[in-house]
Amino acid sequence: MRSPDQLTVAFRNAGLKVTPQRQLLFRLLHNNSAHPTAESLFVAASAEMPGISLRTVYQTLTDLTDMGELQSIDFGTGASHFDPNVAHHHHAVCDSCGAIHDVYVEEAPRLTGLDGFSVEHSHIVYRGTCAACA
Amino acid sequence: MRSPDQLTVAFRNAGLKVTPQRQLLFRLLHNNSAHPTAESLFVAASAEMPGISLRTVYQTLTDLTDMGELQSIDFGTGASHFDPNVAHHHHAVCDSCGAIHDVYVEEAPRLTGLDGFSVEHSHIVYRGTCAACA
DNA sequence: TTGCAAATTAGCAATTAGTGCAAATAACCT
DNA sequence: AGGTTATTTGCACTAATTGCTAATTTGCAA
Ligand SMILES: [Mn+2]
Ligand SMILES: [Mn+2]
Ligand SMILES: [Zn+2]
Ligand SMILES: [Zn+2]
Repeated sequence: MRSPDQLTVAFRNAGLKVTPQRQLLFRLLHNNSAHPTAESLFVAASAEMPGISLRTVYQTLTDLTDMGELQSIDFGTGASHFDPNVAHHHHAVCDSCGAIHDVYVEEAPRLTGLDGFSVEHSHIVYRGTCAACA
Repeated sequence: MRSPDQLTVAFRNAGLKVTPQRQLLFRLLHNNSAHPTAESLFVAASAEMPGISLRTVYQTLTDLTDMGELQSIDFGTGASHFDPNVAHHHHAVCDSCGAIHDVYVEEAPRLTGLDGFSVEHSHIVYRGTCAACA
């Protein structure tokens, strides 16, 4: 995801307006590697801007995702997680504390034995126990 | 997942009762490689046993999962998918028709660069277009 | 076989995550 | 500064799943 300043420009160029709510979320998401949920962002945003609505958080997350600034990932934990890192990468999820870490591997194994399936994308999820929990 | 007959024994051994509803689901799941959802199983079950309740389908799926006969997988499609193949394997999901295929790869890439994270399990999801849809 | 305790079913309420809608408000172009 | 258009917000609503419980069924035991 680009910086708050760059997003400000990008939003205006797209005919979207730049509100204090959106600027706050730009800041909360920029360089955020925690893979937050809408709810956790809502809590963080509410601390700085009491009264911001959860609906607005969802709306802005959808906008950013549609613009390709954010990716939404479902780890089967109930809620979707949002990731400002839109480069191709994988994830390690701690079964104990729920922490999600970015993982870079050279290449996912080639798909064999499924004749005719053309792979467009692959995502590896590692599960186990993180260093802090061990 | 074991055969309906073996499951019948296993359920009784576990102090669980074997009802017609459960036997039907044993049959519908045995050798089922479609990765069905609770809802799709409910539809299939209803065809053979009108009046069976969705609640019972969920309950039996939970029981089978708890017993390790089934695994529940979330592909981010809204509903959980159930897989009677509990061997370690991966999946290819068609973005066009939603079909889910089993995939066997020699080994997922070792996790490097995350010091101290001990991997217990890894799951690769390939997304793309299946042969039938191409 | 029959009886009975314990488990199951099924219906409905409740929950969680997220979306649809519309009135009030705010951004920003001129 | 004014007006058009987008945004915010609250609330109702959906989808998937779980909680609760009365009525029913299973399966051991007499
Ligand atoms: Mn990530
Ligand atoms: Mn499978
Ligand atoms: Zn941890
Ligand atoms: Zn397909």
